[in-house]
Amino acid sequence: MLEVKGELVFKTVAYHRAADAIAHSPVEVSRAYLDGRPPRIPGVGEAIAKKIEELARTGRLAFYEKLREEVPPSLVALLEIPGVGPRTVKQLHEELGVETLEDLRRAAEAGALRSLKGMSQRTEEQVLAGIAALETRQERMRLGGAEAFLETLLAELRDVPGVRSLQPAGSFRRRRETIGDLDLLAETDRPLDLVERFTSLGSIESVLAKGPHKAAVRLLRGPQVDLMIMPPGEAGTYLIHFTGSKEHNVRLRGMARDRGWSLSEKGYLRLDEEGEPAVGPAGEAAELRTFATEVEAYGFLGLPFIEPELREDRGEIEAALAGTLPVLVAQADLRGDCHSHSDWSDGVHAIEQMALEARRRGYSYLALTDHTVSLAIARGLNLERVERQRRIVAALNERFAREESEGTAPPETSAEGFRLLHGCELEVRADATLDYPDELLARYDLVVASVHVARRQTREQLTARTLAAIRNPNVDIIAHPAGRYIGSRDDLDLDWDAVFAEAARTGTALELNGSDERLDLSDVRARRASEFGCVFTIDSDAHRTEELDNVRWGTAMARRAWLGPDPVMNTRSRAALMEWVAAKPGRLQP
DNA sequence: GCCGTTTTCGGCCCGACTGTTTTCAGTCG
Repeated sequence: MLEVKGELVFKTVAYHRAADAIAHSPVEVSRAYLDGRPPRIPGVGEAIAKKIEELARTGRLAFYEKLREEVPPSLVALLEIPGVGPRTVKQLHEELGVETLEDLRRAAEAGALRSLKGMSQRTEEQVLAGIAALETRQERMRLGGAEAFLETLLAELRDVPGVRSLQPAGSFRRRRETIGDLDLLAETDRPLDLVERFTSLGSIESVLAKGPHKAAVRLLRGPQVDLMIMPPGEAGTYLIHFTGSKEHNVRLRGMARDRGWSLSEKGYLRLDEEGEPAVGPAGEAAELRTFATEVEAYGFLGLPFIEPELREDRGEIEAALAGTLPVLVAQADLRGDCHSHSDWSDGVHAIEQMALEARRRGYSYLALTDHTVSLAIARGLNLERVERQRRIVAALNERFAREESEGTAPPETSAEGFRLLHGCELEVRADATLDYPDELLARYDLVVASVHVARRQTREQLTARTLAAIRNPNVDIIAHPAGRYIGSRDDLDLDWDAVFAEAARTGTALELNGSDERLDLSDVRARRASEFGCVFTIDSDAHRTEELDNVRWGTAMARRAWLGPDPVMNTRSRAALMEWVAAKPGRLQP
C-alpha cells in the first residue's frame, strides 16, 4: 500500500525487511510482545515496534486501517499482474479511477490506457496479456518438480557450441522449500547461440525477455526460466549474485561499499571518495575485480565460502565474519534411513525390494516402519500381521548376514553390513493414547510415532498428543511433527517450544521428513529445535524404492537449519544407533 | 523507517530489459 501511495522507497523497504525478519523469527513475536518481552529483531525500530505492540494487544492496527481507506486491497492486487508495478497502479488509480482488476480490464479493452503518459496501445495489450497470465498462473513448485525441469533444460542446452558450463542458481540452489522460477547460469564463448537455442526450445510457451546478457522464457505448463550469460572465467560474483538471496546480496554489497567497492554480478568496481566509480585521470574505466570462483569472490570481502543453503541473511554473514559458520551435514554422511513403507501398508514395493535398494545405496540400515492398526486407510498392521512381518524381516536379515560372511553381498554393501530394522509408524490416537502397548513397542528395533487423525483439535489437545508420544520411552522418533502438506494441508497447531523442550529433555528425535511435499520439520523450526538441544533424523518416508532418494531434500532442510552431522542420529553407524535406542531411560527391554 | 567507533543526520545495493522516448522511467530479479 505504501508503494502504491508513492511513499518513500526506503520506508517501504524498511517494512519489507521488518516483515521478513518477523516471518522468519524463531520466536512467536506476538506472544513475546504480549509477555512484555519484545525480542530484538533487526530491522524493527521504534516505529514498527509500536505497531507490533498494538497489533499484538488489540489484533488491529489503526495505521493499517487508515491505509486501507486510501489504498484498497483490490488496488494492491493489481501489483500481481506481470509488468504492472506501483507507479503504474498509482497512475491508473489517479487518472482513470481504476480500483479493481475488472476496472482495469474494461479500461484496457476500451482503449482508455493509451491516453496516459508513457502508455500506448501496446501497453493495453500487455496489461490484458498480464491479466490472462495471472489467471493461469503457476503455483510454486516442489523441489522435485523444479529438479525435473532443470534436468531437461540442462540436457537440451549443454551441447550448444561454445558452452563451457551450465548450472542452476537461484532458490533451487539454495534449496528453498518451494521454487517460484528457475535460474540457469552459463559460461559460454558464444552467448548469442545459447540465447537463440534457449528462446526457441520446443517446450516454451512464450519468450519474456531476450538480450545478449540474459533471457527469460515461460515453459509450457511450467515455470518461468531465466538464463544468465557470464563471461568465461568470471563465475564467482555471477554465482553469488544469481544464487541470492536478495537479502544476502544486499548485505554483501553494503560490505563492499564500506570497503570502497561496488559489488554487482560483474565483479567489484573500485569507487572514489564520493562513492562513484573511480575513473582514472585519463578517463580510464574504473578498476573491475573479477573472480573465477565463489571462494575467491567471498574472500575479497574477507569472508569464507558461505554454503548456498545459508544465504538468507539469517545470521550467516555475522557467523562468517566471526569464523563460526557450521560444517553442514551432507547426504553422504547418512548411514541409514529410519522411516520407510512397504506394500504391507500403504507402500508400493515389497519389503525385500525396499531392503535391497537400501543395501545397494551403501546404507547400514533401513527401518521398515509400516503403519499401525488404527490407520486403517493405510492398511495398518494388526498384531497377527506384525508377527508375520517380524519373521520376514528376520529371514531377510539372516540372508544378508550369510551373504556378507560368504562374500556374495554386492560390492556397494556398507562395511558394517546391511540390516533391515523392524519398526513401525505408530499412530498417536485422537485421545493421546498410542496404537500398540508398550510391551509390543519394546520388541521393535525402532519406533516412529506420528499424528495423522483428528488434526483439527485445539492447540492444547494436539500438543498433549505430541508430548505423550515424546514422553513414551519406547518411542524413538516423531515423524513429520507438523503434519503438513506444503500448499494443501496446514501445519498442526502445536505449542512448538513445548514440543522442542520435551524432545530435548527426553532425547526423542524429531524427523526431517524428506518428502518434498512435507519437508517437515521445516528449516526454520529445525533451527529453533536445535537451539533447544534436540536431536534429529533425516528420513525418506519412502513408499516406493525411488523415494529413498527423498533424503536429499531432507538433508537440504537440515543444512538450511544450520545442522551439522552430530545431532542427526542416522549419520551414526547401526551399532551406535541401536545403542542410542537402547539407552533411552525407562525403555522396556524386549 | 532504520541505523551508527567514520555519522543521532544522511545515508540506505545493483544492473538488464522493455517501451516509449528522444534521454529515461518502470519493472524485475
